[in-house]
Amino acid sequence: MHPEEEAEPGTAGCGHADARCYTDLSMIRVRFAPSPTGFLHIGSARTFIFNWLYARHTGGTMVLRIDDTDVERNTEASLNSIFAGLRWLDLEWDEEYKQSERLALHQKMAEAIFEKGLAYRDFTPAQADEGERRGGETWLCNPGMRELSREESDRRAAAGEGFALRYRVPREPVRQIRFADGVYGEQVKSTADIEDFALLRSDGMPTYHLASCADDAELSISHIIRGQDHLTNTFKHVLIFEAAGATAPQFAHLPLLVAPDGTKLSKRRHGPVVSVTTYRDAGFLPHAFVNFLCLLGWSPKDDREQMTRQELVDVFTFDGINRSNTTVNFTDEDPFDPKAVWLNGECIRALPAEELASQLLPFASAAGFRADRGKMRRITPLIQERMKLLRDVATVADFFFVDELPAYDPAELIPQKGDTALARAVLEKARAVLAASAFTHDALDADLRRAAEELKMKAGPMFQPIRVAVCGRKNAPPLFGTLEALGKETCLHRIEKAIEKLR
RNA sequence: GGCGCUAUCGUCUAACGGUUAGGACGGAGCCCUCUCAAGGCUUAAAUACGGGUUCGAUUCCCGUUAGCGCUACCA
Repeated sequence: MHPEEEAEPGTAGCGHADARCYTDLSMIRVRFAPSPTGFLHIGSARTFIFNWLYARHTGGTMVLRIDDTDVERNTEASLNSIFAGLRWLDLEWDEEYKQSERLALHQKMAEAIFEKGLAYRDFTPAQADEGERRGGETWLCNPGMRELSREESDRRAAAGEGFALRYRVPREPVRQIRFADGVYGEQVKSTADIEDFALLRSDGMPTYHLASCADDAELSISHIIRGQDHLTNTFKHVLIFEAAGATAPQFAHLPLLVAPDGTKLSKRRHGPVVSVTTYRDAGFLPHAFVNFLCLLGWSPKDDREQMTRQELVDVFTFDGINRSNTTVNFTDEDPFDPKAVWLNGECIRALPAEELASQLLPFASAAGFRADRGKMRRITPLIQERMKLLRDVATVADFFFVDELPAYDPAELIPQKGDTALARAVLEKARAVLAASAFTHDALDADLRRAAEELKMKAGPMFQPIRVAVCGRKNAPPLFGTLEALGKETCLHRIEKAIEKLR
């Protein structure tokens, strides 16, 4: 996972001082920093993908950092789910870190900021500040704490009183904090509107803001690409970088993914459709999924929609990213965005049959079919263009695997403008013809068409009873290939059964 | 409440002052055809509203409205 030890870039320099190093493409370092508090969310997956694309586009480095400073909410299951999801996407990262292993660094930065007088101890009990904040004006800080003298503060700390460490947001005089966002452009906010946020919790653990900035600085992250929900947090981060004497990275915020009801996608409200593993388990191909996510909030600006991984890497830039939220289009009946499904169908059709067959195997056994490689290989060409998700194998190929066809309406056997007698005549003729056929696709084609002529019938009405007899339904893959794949014995048996049904 | 961001067909988007407002998915229709698919062709469908600026606004500015985000000792 970390192939390039020597990648330790620019030694001391890059994260600090020298802005020019950011224009050196080889120095570009981006990170994806999920917190293991839930399943891998499709919005997170998209953020990961955009980071990855930018890294690969620029020849930079992709860092994966697990932001696990929230001890209360972290779970092992979540961590596993995130890794499973990321591995499934099949987009490799270059370096990997765990924030919980870097606590000393965070403490050190907090300490340094405190020593500079840019942060202060807040002894207000954690729970006490619920009610007051709601009311009228913007809450900026807890009363009294910001003004505490260093002596008083040290005394209370030494006495063992608990405290959180807060950033002392400069407000005398008020300052305008600004940064240039790669997507949203110039951003400005007055410190009069930024509250004194926490750096350290009373248990000594760093908050997200601190840990994230400390690590971004230390890992020489050059570009932070993340969800737009962090856009306003970024002012705080700029402040932290400033206090720590580090140059802030470049920022690029991504428009949020929202549900059809307009709210941010969430597991609680919208269920499993927000989880990457749901797509995997339904039989999306990783690349189709990646391709789909790329089209949400980003465009190559030409009319291309289906793109290979390499094309995506080549064409990806920040100015293709738009600024408004994008809706993932799903419903209760249909949990997947139609465009994602369509793209997946396209990818399935583009797959070599051999490859598709092996992808299909696990889905076939999940459906309860006893499928071996050889059989699947024979069936695949017949169903390939009839499926959109890999799991469709269960509904589209069932009759290839069952011993006995499930019950079907005998009326289905009767062709349009025909009757029972005609259906029976067709099936009896088919029985005779098939019994004598060489049973290859081409032989079956010739034999059955000749049979139709002999019955003075057109192919359509002739083939329908046979198809239904053999597949148990009217809609199925092309007849000759299907018969061939099924084999003579099974076909004759099923036709026999169908004739019985017509008695 | 405060602060911020956003606003083009149902959905994803293109058009960085001048287009019959383009493409894709989905829908409808036709063709192909042994059914279903796939494929091909055709079609319906959008600039939130009100003011400016300009010879000319989807595009720039202001306001309204709506949506979203942040406002935690969550991330």
